[in-house]
Amino acid sequence: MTPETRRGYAKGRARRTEILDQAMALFGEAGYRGASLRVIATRCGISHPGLLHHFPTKEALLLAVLQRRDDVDDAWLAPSVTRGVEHLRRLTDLAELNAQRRGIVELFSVVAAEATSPDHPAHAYFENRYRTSVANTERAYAEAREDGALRPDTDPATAAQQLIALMDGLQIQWLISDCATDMAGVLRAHIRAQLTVEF
Amino acid sequence: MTPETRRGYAKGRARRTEILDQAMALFGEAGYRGASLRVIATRCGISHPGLLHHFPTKEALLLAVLQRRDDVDDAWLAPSVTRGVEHLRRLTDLAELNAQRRGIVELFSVVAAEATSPDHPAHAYFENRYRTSVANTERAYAEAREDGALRPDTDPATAAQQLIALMDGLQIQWLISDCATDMAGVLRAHIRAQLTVEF
DNA sequence: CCTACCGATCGGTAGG
DNA sequence: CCTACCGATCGGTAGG
Repeated sequence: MTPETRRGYAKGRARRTEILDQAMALFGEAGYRGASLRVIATRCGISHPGLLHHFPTKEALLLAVLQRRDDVDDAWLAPSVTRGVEHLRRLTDLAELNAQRRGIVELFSVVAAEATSPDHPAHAYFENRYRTSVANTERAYAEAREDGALRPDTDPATAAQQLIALMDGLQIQWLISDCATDMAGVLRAHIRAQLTVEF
Repeated sequence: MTPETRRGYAKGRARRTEILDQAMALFGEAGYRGASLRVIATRCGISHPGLLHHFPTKEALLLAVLQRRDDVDDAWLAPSVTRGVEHLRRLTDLAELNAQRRGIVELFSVVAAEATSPDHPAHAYFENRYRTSVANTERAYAEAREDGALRPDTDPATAAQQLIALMDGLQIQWLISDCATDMAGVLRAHIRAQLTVEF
């Protein structure tokens, strides 16, 4: 048996990864409701019952796509190892990185808006995601204050809501303007006005 | 013929208005792709071909819904009669008003995200809407600068992108958090940090 | 992983 | 404004 014809786990894992990549792209282009399992499956070169062999329902596929992105981004942000201004810097770096990944930006912008409906399958996911994002950011601002890096009139809780909202709103403008918005630059200007240190 | 049984233009106009109201609500709840003409028609007490008598296609209905909201909001913002800091105040007042109109906030948040796809029927509409919103806001900041109300390190073009992005991002957080976000308060805090005058 | 199928629903049209 | 219908497409299942 040559490596090329080898079957089993390795092949199954590769197929799963391909499905997740194609699903991420189509959920971003068309939203969860607008995307169809048949189109995703066709892009992977399989039938749609074939896709359902790997992910039992459309909802399970969406949650798997979101979860995979979270694993990657959580590793990048690593809230346990960065603190204060350093954490804010990571957020602007993430915006810069996202400007190279239109598919991911589309996915989160479109599905987050859909998921504001309480009966959307990803509603609980995004509720939790926003709560933890704002909380982590508030902690970073509070640490910046401890380090004497924050202007005294900047409130950490308000600043955290502002920064997360700004990132989301800039993504919409960036997508609508066909990538003509400098997301990271606008974010840095906002944060610079809140700090007493170089940024 | 009593007024109650009167037919004609007045009745047609009332029916159109009812359709636009129900369409706005459902487009906001489910998005454009997720909303169906049958559900909208049923909520108006008519059949879906009956609805298509008033609006020839689903796309025409969406554009009519968006256009009606623009007429109302443009009258409120009236860029020709407010300038500088006064215009920024109007924007925060609009956020306060929107906190009483969940349907409208849902409509614009959900459909704007959908419309980032170039083939979405409202893509051109939102492209134009963002361009003019940012341009009007930039003008307001520039006027504030002329009036000596702007901190010297605040750039009008960047500040305009920030403010529009902030409004959009806060609407998503407000919807996801079930109206627990103080949109107007967070906006005012942001603007206050950019001005040299009371706000 | 496939073919073949299910019931449901879609936007839009025919004809009145 | 209605009933009745069109072809297309949906998520999911049966059975292999």
